[in-house]
Amino acid sequence: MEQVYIETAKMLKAMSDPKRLRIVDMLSCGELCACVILESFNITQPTLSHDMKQLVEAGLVKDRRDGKRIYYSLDRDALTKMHSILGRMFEEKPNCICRNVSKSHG
Amino acid sequence: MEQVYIETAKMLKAMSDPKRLRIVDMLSCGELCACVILESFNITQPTLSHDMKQLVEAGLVKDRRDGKRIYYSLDRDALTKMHSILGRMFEEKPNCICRNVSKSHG
DNA sequence: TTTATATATTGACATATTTAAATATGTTGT
DNA sequence: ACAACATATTTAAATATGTCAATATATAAA
Repeated sequence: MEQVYIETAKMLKAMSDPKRLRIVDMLSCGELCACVILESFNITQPTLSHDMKQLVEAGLVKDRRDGKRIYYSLDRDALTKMHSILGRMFEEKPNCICRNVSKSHG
Repeated sequence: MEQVYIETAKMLKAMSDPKRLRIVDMLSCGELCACVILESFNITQPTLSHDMKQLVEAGLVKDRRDGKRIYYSLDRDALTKMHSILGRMFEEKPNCICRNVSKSHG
């Protein structure tokens, strides 16, 4: 499978949970510490930590420590890039390269 | 959880698999029957059927029967809408409504 | 160095997803 | 009605995900 599908799918998967998507939305106004994000959900601290790790590992969110706290912020470059790749995938095209390619999976 | 996160996450989840994402890309040039899509992957017919069902149920893809064959095509309205919702979620904002809202999950 | 606070990791469990084999359904042609 | 073909559904197994309780780690303050 072409790398672009794998990488994009990984990002989409990280956002494919309503609560993680909401976290991305929250971060769009600027960085937040884990403690503040945690307050806005009825989940335990380990659950949030796990969710944040997924967002970070997918490359959508950056983390930074300041004292005891970890601050999260969006990786806007990555998100912008992903958004435009997605747009090109939906976009009406006269011909798709992928159709002329041999079997992709396996 | 607000409905927009739930619905958008559902669409993202449908596309969060490399092969389903590639199918969306393939369909962006126009409709294709299941048989043609199947030929471009090394998966079994039931697996493709299951994948297509996910795309259809998420509202990203439409299906239509013509004789023995089922033709799939993108639901461009749904995709365009989802794309713009996503864009707004990443977008830099001075203030997030979601931050002023009480606990969301549970 | 002890204590308190913030976050991460581990272990366990329930649920969901992926996938294929077997089978069923719907459609066309004979 | 029967055979052939295209797609869908069912079943089952392997794997992944979501979640919490318990515990560990990192930092700051006393």
